[in-house]
Amino acid sequence: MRPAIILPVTSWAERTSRSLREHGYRTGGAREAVIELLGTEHCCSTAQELHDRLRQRGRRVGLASVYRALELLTELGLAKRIDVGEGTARYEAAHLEEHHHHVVCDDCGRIESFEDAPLERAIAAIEQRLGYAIAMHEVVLRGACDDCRGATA
Amino acid sequence: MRPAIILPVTSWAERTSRSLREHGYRTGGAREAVIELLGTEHCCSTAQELHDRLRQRGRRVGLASVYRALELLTELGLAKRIDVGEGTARYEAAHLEEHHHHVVCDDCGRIESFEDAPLERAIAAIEQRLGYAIAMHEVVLRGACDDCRGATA
DNA sequence: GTCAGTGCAAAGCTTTTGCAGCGCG
DNA sequence: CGCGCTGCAAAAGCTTTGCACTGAC
Repeated sequence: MRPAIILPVTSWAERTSRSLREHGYRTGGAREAVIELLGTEHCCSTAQELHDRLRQRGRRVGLASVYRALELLTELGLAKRIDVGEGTARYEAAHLEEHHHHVVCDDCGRIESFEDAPLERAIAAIEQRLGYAIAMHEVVLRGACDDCRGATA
Repeated sequence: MRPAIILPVTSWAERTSRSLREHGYRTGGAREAVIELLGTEHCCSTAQELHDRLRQRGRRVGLASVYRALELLTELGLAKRIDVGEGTARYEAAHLEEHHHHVVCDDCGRIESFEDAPLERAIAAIEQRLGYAIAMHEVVLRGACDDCRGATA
């Protein structure tokens, strides 16, 4: 029998929670609930969406606490703040294994993610060239998705 | 010897103004003042900044009119709305001859622009690949600029 | 003369801040 | 058993909307 492939045992939520504990932050409250939820999300969400989803699950959390948790996670690099041009910030877990960007449909507002190695290489080269110590980058494409392209006149 | 490059005789402001007239919009009011100012700006500005600059020049314009002008120009593709993650939208003229992106310093907030052909090629390739009719794209790099990198601990 | 365009004020959003109480460590 | 974290409410931005009036066509 073959030995099992060793997958990362810890999820993003577990790692994040542990990281906070190690930084001296307390656990057990609203922040933990936000982390747990964020770890299960498939795409970037707004603070309001996260708040609503937590309430639906019966977890009574203040919207301000959601914002405070997201601010902290973003500061520590554990989550990413994304701005796709709606005038509302979106947030998602900063997974170690994965790095992606977003496409937004201007008609229906749908947001999808994509990965692209050549794009990352081009950005890495720019970072070399500019006199900046680049900490992060964000690419947003906007247009009409397949569905809307067919449907629209 | 290379033939001289033919430069556009008309400025962005002139072209934009004419384009609006051709679309049946009236001229002469606050919108014209916004267009004229936007045509002279070197980097993307917020609605508030444009409003302040107009007032400084003695042009009494309502902030709402600045927003309305920017909304219209953006809709018609004559200006671009840019979101560098400050929570405030920025706008700039959509020049025909030039296409650039932005680097933001997280420390001092300075915003600079850069052009990069390989980056554009990578994005063009992605557009082919995804099932989207991409109308526009935006790249924002964030980090510490030369000055702040030296100054910060 | 009409009615698009405008300035002002008020409303609508998202996000931040103040504060008293609760509960983790 | 202190003080970090929380929920609520209020405040602080940015942006949009309502409305009466002005001026371009």
